[in-house]
Amino acid sequence: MLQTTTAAATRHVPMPLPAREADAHRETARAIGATLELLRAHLEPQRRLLHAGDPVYQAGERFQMLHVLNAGFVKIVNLAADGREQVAGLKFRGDWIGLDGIADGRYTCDAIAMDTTEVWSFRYDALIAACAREPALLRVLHEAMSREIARDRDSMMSLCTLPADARVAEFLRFWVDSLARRGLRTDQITLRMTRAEIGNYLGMTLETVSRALSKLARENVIGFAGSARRDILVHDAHALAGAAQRPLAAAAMLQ
Amino acid sequence: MLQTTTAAATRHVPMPLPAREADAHRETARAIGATLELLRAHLEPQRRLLHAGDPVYQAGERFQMLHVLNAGFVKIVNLAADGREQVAGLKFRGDWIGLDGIADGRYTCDAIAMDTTEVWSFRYDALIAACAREPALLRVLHEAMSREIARDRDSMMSLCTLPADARVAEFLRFWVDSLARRGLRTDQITLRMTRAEIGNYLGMTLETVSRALSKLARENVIGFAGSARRDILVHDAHALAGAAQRPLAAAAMLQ
DNA sequence: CGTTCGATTGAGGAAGATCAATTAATGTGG
DNA sequence: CCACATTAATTGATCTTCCTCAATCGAACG
Repeated sequence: MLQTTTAAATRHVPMPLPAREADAHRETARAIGATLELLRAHLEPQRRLLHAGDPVYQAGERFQMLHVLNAGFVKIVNLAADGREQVAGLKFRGDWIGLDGIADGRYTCDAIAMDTTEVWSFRYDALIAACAREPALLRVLHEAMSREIARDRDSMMSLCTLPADARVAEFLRFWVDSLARRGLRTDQITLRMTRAEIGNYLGMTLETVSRALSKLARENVIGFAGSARRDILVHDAHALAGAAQRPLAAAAMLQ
Repeated sequence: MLQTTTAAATRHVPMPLPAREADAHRETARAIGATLELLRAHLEPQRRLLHAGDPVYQAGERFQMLHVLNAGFVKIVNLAADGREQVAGLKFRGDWIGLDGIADGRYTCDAIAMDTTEVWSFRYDALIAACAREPALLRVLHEAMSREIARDRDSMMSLCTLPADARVAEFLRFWVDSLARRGLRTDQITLRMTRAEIGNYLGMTLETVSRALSKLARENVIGFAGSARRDILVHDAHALAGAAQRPLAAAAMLQ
């Protein structure tokens, strides 16, 4: 089997109290602001305003630019040669997009705005040149790439080890957390994806997403605002995190 | 089901010419050699020889070094706070590991040798300093990170859109392709993972992996060498790719 | 030479997919 | 402003895939 004990023990930090959590959120917001400021100071970002459905870039397009979101939401859509496609990531303010294009000089996925969105774009070569003058720029770029790698692994783990209900809860938790870190309101969130898109992202059908959301609402973890059921009331973010891990807790009970 | 027809159909899909494919493989092998040479020329890699089961690094450990495989095989094992763990990646000669640690100054996963393995390790700060003197170094680093991001997305897509049998075929195809690109033999490969580990990596149980392999053997796409069924004979790598996409072809037929 | 571990295979069950019907919301053209 | 078409979401019924549980077998190892 896989050896679990040592690393799990050493890795984990003392309990994150709510205050701690709020600190972490403030710190993230500060870091995002600082990064954007740094970029603005050393490069001339080309600013673009996009509307829901507009592509930032598309798969196959020649890679020249990297992009950072200054506002809005973007989905990353991966497509296979045979036509399968999947929402492979969600991006928020401060996130970098287009990093996948560096390797082969072409973007390997679509990046689509999910709402009114402002992106700052830089030529990759100009960025590298600027990094030579300002090492802090290189640090933030590497941090962004590193974070994306770590994040993708966590997504894979959710897909592989959590049952459908928990994946939906985890998805909401991630969305809420992403908003909180950017200082946006989280008591009521607007999902900018259809049930079908959420299902595609989470590896399940739209019916399963719908049932999972209904169940969370029945358990009063979330609620629906308005009759268009895209606006979701998050009564208790911690309950969401709990719902995401409930099946694990249940499994542990049986030991 | 309708195997015989679809299998035959997928087999004669107009493949990128074998010659093309061989070119791509040679190019990859050349690039890996060049990267290792570049690293050796500009840094003093600390070489380490590891044996199966030895960690290159572990989750939670302080990040200081990046590592490149010069020989052998490494698995990346991600672990969640609640104890879930998953094989999240497989690494071969020329691959970089530890990139996930840059963001927060700590590794977020374990990297474990799956066989006798030689890793070259560099201090991250020394590497960055060297990049300033030699831009080609920065290029290969960025390319490695970019490739990993793109690759992880493809893995996610396999997990989400392919049924179990196809995921196993795709896993073997990936392994064979990785070996081919490094100039290693691919007619017979030794899986360095138990069925349980493969299943963990692919998001299924060990029994499902076993059944999928048996089925591929029954269809003569693969064979078993020796009675310890870890050595696998790959009769036709293209047939493997076909098996990975068969379910899609079948679905398209029904339209 | 027994013990343990990994792999295979079968039988039964459960999670989630598929199919289908209904409702609500949104948009369109008259 | 209203009939009408279209799209999204919900919910139920059924079916399939894959998981769970269990038995067996071979190989490796002390």
